[in-house]
Amino acid sequence: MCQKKTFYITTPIYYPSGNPHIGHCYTTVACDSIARYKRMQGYDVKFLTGTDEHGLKIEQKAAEKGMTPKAYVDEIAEVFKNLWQFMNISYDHFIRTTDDYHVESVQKIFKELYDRGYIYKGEYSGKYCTVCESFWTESQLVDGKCPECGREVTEEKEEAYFFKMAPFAERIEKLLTETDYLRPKTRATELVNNFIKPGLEDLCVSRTSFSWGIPVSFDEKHVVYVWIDALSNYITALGYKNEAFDEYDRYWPADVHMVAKDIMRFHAIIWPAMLMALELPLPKHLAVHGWITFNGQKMSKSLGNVVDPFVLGKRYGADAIRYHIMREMALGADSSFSNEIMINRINSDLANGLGNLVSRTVAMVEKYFGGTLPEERESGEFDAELIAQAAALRAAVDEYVDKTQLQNALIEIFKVVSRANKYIDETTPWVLAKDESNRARLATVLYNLLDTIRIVATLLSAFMPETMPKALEQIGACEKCASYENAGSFGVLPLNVTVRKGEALFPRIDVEKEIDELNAIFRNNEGESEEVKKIREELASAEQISIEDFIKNDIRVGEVRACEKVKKSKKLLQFTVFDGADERTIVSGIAKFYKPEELVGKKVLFVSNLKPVKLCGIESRGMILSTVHGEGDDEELKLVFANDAMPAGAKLC
RNA sequence: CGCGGGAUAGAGCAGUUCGGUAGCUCGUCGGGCUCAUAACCCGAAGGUCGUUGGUUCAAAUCCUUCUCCCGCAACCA
Repeated sequence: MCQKKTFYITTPIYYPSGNPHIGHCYTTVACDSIARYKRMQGYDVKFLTGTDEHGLKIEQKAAEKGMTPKAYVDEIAEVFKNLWQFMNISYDHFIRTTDDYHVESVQKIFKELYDRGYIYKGEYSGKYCTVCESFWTESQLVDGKCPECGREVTEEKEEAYFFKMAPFAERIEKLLTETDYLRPKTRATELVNNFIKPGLEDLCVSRTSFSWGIPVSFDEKHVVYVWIDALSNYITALGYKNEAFDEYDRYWPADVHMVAKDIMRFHAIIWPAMLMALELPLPKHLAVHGWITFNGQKMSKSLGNVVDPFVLGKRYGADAIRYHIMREMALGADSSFSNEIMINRINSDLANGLGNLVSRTVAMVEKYFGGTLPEERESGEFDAELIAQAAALRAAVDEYVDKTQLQNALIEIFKVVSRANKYIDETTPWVLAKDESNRARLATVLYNLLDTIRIVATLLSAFMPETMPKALEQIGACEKCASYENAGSFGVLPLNVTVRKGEALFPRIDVEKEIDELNAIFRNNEGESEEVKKIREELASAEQISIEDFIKNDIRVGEVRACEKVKKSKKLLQFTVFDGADERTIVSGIAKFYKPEELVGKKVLFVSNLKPVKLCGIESRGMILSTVHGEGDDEELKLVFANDAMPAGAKLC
């Protein structure tokens, strides 16, 4: 028996510092669809996902909640798993970096890299700021001084392990520019210019400043830092350097690593370097996709954005959500998401296009033939074109799936759906049905439609695993008829096929009504309670301070005498503030929220005794107070203005 | 002058490699049909292809000026 060809695909391991969102869904759903498609094609597929559970941030989050880091990540890993179950994610393996086998492998990998001479114990060479208690790399320094406080840095040493990047620079550049490892390749130039040409700096791969991580086996005060810990999950999950699994030889190298653009760099540069150092084969493709953005313009404000995948999935079905995010997202580019876009997409493609096609076809077979087609046939005009398109579909979809262009695969499939709807108008079955002598022709028309649906639904079953089996059942396709094998040819359903009408596959959604309801949910229930919950958590976790602590802040009224944008920075405004005695310069990152001219003459509150810092080369002496709400694109910020009756220099008490 | 990407119909995008009738989806308007989930099919309106100058018989496409947007890097005391 010849061995099945293997296919290994991975999502990144997600960082469980918060609950999963629709962005996580995109990567995972895309990988799932590819995995299902490859399985259907007969590949021996391994689909890996998981969580990246170490690091300082997790340690802190857990501490805030009064939990151990392990208990905290246990909880969130469960939330991820639940979501994946809900979205019908068919992963074969869920790796957690806290799993024993992973820990064991990472320690061995670290040791091996050390033994091979690629990891060395080093130290930061003279970039320690005693005031800030921080180390800085050469490139972080501003004018050779501490980027935080602008003071001199000293030649301090702190022990750390480093990974040599330089030996691999040339090979990595070739990998990016001369192979199709990186998809889309357009980003290769950016990576090469930004990171490789200036010279790759050695990578710090251990930390002593926190303890929630994998200890370095031969030097226990060090903890393995994220790179080696997280990236190596792709091979430890296969049993590389551990006994828990024995699949390394079978599946490595990976066929596709899919990642969002924010972690492209690590997968495009560091991961290949690690593998080169270990003398392991490189993965075949790195598919980089953009982010789902929440169309921050006019629409979102009036329409709101409900993006909790659970909420959406419950209303429209997991498949509709899966379809929407894959259809809307192109490889590489960002795509905006809003409830309106999503509902329109579901309506036009799934309800009006595919769902309605199945519904009208099945209804006609029932109405005209009592559910079972007679075997007589009579071909006619328009048949050839439909059949040709349907028969050619599988090859086109194959190609796009292999290129990880799922959007295009779906577009191809839905072209055939459109063609079928048009075919109905061309052949007018309801006219044929009026004359008994057209019986054979009518049967042929309906058969062609059913068999087209068979091909479409079979290929789509990788993308919409819940609904497509229902469609196939409705058209009377047996399991064998609905195989990938048969999706490549036309005329597979039995001549006397029997259909079974069922419920609408994708009910049409009333756009306005639905958006109103989503907004109501967002504002009144889920959205607001989440928000309140978050505030409550933050309030509860805020550390108590004494009045002595508080009055360490010297907060005063300042009059804004001048204000301008800092050149070369998008976020910074430079203020000249009169503090009651002198004018001082304060730099503040609020350019996104205020125009400089509107602030001149205003009285603001500022912290006067904050250590001066240099921002973009300008010394800032103090901090202007403002209030902030929300995160990311929804972030709102307002300055705290002082009562105009008070003069500059007045003190807050 | 840090690096890179982008600006094409009301919206979202393709077309630019290699110059030759400006296209797709949604939306709008009109018509057709009645099997179907008020779905489907046909047609129309709507674009000086961001700006300036150039090359050419001919420029969305090649060269050039400028403007604006978005990523990365830097940065939010």
